[in-house]
Amino acid sequence: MTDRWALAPAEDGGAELAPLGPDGLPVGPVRREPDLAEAVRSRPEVTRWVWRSTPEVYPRLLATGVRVERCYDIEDAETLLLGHEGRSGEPRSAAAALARLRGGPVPPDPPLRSAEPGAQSPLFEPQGARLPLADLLAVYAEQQRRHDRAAHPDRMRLLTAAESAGMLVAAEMNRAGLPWSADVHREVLRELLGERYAGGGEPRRLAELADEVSAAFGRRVRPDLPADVVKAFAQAGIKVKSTRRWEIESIDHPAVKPLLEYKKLYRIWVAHGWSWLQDWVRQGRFRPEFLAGGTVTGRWVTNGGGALQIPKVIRRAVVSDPGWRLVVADADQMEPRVLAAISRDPGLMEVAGRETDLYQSVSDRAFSGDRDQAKIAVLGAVYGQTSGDGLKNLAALRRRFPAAVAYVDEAARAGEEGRLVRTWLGRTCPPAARTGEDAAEEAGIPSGEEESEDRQWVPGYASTNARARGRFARNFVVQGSAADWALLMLAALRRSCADLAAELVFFQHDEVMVHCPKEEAETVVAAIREAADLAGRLTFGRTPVRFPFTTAVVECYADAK
DNA sequence: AGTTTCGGCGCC
DNA sequence: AAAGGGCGCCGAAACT
Repeated sequence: MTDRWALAPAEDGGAELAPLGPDGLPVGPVRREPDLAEAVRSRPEVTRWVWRSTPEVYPRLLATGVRVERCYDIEDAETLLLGHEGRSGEPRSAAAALARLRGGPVPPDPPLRSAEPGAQSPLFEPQGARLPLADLLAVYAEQQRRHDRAAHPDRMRLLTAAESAGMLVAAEMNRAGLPWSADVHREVLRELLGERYAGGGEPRRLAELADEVSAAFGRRVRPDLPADVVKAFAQAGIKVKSTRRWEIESIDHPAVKPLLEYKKLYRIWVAHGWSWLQDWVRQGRFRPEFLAGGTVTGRWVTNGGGALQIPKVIRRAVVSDPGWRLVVADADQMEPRVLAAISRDPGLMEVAGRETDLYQSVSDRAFSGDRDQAKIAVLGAVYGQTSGDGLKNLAALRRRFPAAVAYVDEAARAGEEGRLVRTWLGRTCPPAARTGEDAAEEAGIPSGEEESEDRQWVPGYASTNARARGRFARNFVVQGSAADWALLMLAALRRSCADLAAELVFFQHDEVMVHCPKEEAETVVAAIREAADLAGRLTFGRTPVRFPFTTAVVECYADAK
């Protein structure tokens, strides 16, 4: 008996299937069955399904109530393998992979679709061309060999498996939806924005604030038009380059207060207002389209609905079903803990081995107890801050945690020089395409960029490209390795929930939400803790680093913080 | 008239 | 005090 099978859906709703051996090669003939979902349902002993595309297959299985334990997504693996091999620009469809294998013309990838509001299932549609199972098997076998040639084959195998698991989670979340009370949402909108006026214009509160802004300037000003606001400030004798919050808020002018309030509420109105509710909430569920591995760093994205940017005030509308609860879990200081694990810095690992506030521990060691300074320094190191207090504090950080800072510094250097940069599991940051300016610099033609540490940051100045790539790479190793860990955490949590009525309903980088009967809540809380520990061991091996979560069992998302 | 980019801001 | 990383979304502005 074998636990791994390959599967390819056919045009007519049927499927081709083949059992695979431990080496990934078929150990039996390809068989043809008339019903895709039934073919899977009737083989509960299969623990991993190998298929071209999870978005192509899995929603159709879920629609008939069939879940699978694990899968291997060939096109997702192709993307990760190409990236790892430094070939991220090449087409990643299975058809393209086959063409490379057989030496034919390589078809370009089809363009990505964007989501339609309120789209009915299936939320995903097939993106690439189908392949006969025999061809898929050839691509799969070659991918197995490519894993063997990776820098760390075992980690690369873990990465493709983890991201395939993530795609299962995403598909299941897309099907479940996030419990959402339209009534509460409307209440919140009314409290914040006031009544709506007929005709779709601004609601009352926004109209009032716009009037206050105009009164303060002594002429009609539309606060939603940056150009208008800049002009109005200029006429009042105040020069501003933009209307960004941080630039406006320090200005002493009566228009500032209503203007900032307007911008805050305007944002709610346009991005999460009544039309959003109309578009995205159906039958008590918000159904965004989660996409695992949608970014180069491995973070997820959502397609439509802005699910990863739900404003805090709107979270009041996320309410569990009667008799159910939301278990909301937030990883504590994930980035510095990940930095400790990937850099193996002894001091930082020691600090990250505690479950207590990491920034406080860092500040006790390097910043004489000033937690804010410690946090700024750590985040500055991770994000590549180039000036200000973060840079000053970086020196203190470097003295106490030299290996950690050296790790991100080396990533930044590699990024600047156009070398490949990888996460712990082997997800790879593509080297940026060289610009003409890069070539000019290499040829010795000065581009105006000084190497001094205290040089001015010039927004939009093209010769900062190399520096920008350095910052990207610096952040990539931390953010991306965190994404590696998060995928394994989700996979483990998903397996625990499989035995319960509990459903994963939301995931946002370092935060996960489970909707479950209230009797299961404590079981889920424990499962999250175990999943975090297991993910830490699987991802980073034996380190003292812990990954604690702050967990809340609530009926309303807004009560979790 | 339709499509792309920009400015600003929400989340992490 | 200064303005670092990743995203998505919206309307307006800037284009074809």
